[in-house]
Amino acid sequence: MGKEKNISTETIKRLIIYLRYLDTLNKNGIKIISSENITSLLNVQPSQFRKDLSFFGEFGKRGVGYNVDSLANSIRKILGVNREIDVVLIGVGKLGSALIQYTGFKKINVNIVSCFDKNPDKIGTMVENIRVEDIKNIGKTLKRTGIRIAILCVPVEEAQSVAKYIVGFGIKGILNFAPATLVLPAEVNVSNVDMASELGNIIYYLK
Amino acid sequence: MGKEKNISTETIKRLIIYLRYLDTLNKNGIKIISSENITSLLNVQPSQFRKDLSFFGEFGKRGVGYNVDSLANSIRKILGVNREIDVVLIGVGKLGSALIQYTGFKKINVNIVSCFDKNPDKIGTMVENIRVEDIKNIGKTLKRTGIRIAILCVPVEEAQSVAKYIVGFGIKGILNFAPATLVLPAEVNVSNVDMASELGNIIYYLK
DNA sequence: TAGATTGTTAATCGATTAACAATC
DNA sequence: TAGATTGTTAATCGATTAACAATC
Repeated sequence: MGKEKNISTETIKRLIIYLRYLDTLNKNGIKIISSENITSLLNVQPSQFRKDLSFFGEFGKRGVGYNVDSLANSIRKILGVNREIDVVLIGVGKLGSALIQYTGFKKINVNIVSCFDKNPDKIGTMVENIRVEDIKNIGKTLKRTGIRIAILCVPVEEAQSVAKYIVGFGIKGILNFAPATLVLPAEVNVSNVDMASELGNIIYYLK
Repeated sequence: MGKEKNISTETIKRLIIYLRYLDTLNKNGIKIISSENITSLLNVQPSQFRKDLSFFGEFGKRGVGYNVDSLANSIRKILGVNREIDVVLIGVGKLGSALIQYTGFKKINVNIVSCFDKNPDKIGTMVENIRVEDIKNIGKTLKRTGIRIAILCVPVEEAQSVAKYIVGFGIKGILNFAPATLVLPAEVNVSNVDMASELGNIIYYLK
């Protein structure tokens, strides 16, 4: 896996949604599920579900359905979250601190193992179980650990410069919480979590 | 405005991105901008920009471009953020507390004016300038204020039941931070901020 | 007027959905 | 075998992009 071409981000996002639901089903002792049943509460068409999976192989049994446990494991492998993944976090403000303890990342096997800030008052303090380090030392950490993913929670004015800085040290994927469009080399993967934009959507459609 | 049909959420999200950039241009004293220049740093095609605006009217001058200040105001009106909008927040954990002080909401004229929790230890405490209230009293607040938008930051196990509960008191739009697909009446607008899913995307495409 | 840039139409592209043969 | 449900193809739908006439 990992060689598939032209898979849309929509498909990948849905895979994560399927995975979460499969994990819930698993906990509830459900062994087999059909595309119709798994999608009925997820705002997804059964054919969409089958199509999404079809990009990666065959996972069901005709006339029967899908084995909940083994499909979950297959999706984990497809996404690359079947093993633990270490990431760093930059910008230990209130939002950054909240994310360090956010359990949703751990549920997909992602661990925030280091965090960085430029504020001397914060450097050296502890957040959850990790020590806030000086952003100036991030290069060393990235080199030593090989980490290539960063969660960026710095103020919007600094987002572009910090992003450029960490990409210089080998970061290849950024989860960006700053409401800014980062300008970076094409090979760097950026996902924007734009909370105000989502709220703006709600406001617009409410009228 | 507000009567346009079939405007995609993609268009609305881009409008917010345009608006932010226009505000920055405005601060920098730039008066006029072309579709080519405004989109050059935003990963958007100039024709996409013009198309997005065309759903709502004509805002530019041929051969010249767009007046930065007046286009910003037009977009604010289109989105409905030209006036202050009050919302409530439910679930005052670390993430909820961080969102109460998040400046990105204020920048689009959205104010979190009340917050609620079910934990007796939290009820009565202050977060930024607002008092944590008992979720049982949310009906009164919503009735008194007419607020119809809620930011939902409760644990994933409770998201569905709390969402249903507040919809019963007139909530029509929910910004949902819980990694769960809420099942609600069709007229309720839900936007999901799914941080783990965005991170999952980065992990997938990194391979 | 000549040059520039909009607003809009038409073409393209890609994603979703429906339909059904394959097969458990 | 008959019934059920997958995997996949083809049809539909919608969003993006290119092109250009309109016009400042």
